[in-house]
Amino acid sequence: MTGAALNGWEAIRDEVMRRIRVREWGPGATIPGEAALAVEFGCARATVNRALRDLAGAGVLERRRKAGTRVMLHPVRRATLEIAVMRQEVEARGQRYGYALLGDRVERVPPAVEAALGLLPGRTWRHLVSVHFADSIPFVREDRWLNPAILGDAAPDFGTISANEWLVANVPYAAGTIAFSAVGAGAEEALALDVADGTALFIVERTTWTAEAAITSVRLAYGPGYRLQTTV
Amino acid sequence: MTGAALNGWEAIRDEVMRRIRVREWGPGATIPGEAALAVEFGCARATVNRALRDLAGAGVLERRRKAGTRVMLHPVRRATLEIAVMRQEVEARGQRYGYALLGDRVERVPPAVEAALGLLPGRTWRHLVSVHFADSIPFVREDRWLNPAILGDAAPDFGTISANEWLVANVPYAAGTIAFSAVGAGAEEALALDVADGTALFIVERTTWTAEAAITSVRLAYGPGYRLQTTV
DNA sequence: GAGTGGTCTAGACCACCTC
DNA sequence: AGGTGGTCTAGACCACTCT
Repeated sequence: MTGAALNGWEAIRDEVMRRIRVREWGPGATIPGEAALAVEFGCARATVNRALRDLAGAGVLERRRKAGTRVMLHPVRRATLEIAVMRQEVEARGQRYGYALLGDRVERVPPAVEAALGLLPGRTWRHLVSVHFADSIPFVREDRWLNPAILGDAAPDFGTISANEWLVANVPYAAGTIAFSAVGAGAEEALALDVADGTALFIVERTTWTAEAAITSVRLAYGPGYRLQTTV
Repeated sequence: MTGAALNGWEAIRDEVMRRIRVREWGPGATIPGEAALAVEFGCARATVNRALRDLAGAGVLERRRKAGTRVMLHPVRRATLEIAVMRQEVEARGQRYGYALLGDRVERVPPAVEAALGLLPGRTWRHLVSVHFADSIPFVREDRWLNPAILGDAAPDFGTISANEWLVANVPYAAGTIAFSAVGAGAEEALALDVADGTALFIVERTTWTAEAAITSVRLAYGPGYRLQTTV
């Protein structure tokens, strides 16, 4: 109808997006198949596929074989967070990074951590407590449980290098879960971060596994004023 | 060398991932070009491209024309958060959703919100304050500033439908920023959520624009115990 | 069973960037 | 200037799932 062929899969993605926005294809509607769109846009089906797959990944479209491609009823926003190493996070803010180890003992894993890691009861793991500084100000208190098995023969000095960095360098690309919440500072956290008891802290809890075994569970308590920001 | 051709781009992605994990290709190293890998894996270059592009999107590889493909020095973790409509979030927890409008006035936009939205000083916007309930328990207090221009002729009754849902249905697919933090409950928040002053609250601040204009800025204060969870 | 998206191929051209 | 990834094509087969 309209005429000119679109150039490149991004142009096709934008055109599809436009039609959704102006309700030419309303929420829940099934849009034409890839073959039909390829004809209309004057391109190969693979190019249409690339564009639609991108929009599906963004949560705008829902695609199912045989059923076709539909506009999502409730457009789900997907925000991507980039989780960097603590040192990078501090230095990216233009501040000097510092690190101190507060505790390093082999202890029985508490039930709450056992549950998060899916461990059998009664294991003893390495328990590390440390503080990360930004310009000499406490930035994060880190409370980590570490599977001693993954250390193997290596004997890193966690007084010098943070477990965070050692893990990234030696056990990279592991999978896991991550959770964000807010809690009032407990006694230990208040002490480590130099704030009053009950101060609202931003909490990040991460648990990671390799295919074979649980690796670590860590609770990061960020000092007051911390914001985790991204674009949608 | 090894022999058997790999089947499918996911198998290739996994094989590349394996070589990175076992340090066959260490951090910062340049891996063979697409053409070479296509020969080795016994597939078309496009298939290798698909696999490598996926890993680049995951933050494992870095790709530049002419320079080639390199293993990222610091593997950046990318976590994807799905931001749903409040009603869905509550109902997904198996609880009954409720909503109450506490305030609805046209007021001068405060400086902090002006800054977040990039507005010129002195505008008057719609200011909506509401509470979302889960099983009759206050779940979130919502404090929203809304550009009156985008309402147009529409006159939604924000006493019945939350601004959240109205916006998703009528001004979908806008871009914006999102930030997470933790603060102690102020007087208004404590009252709305039925908690003590200073209770640690999980805060989500979102600001959204269309290509043409700023739409809305909202601050969501979640009640105690809220966790935002995802996988990496 | 049939129609849809998912993927692969072999070849080609191009944009970009490093050398 | 040349090599690399980025993309497109035309065709094909496959996997899934709705009817």
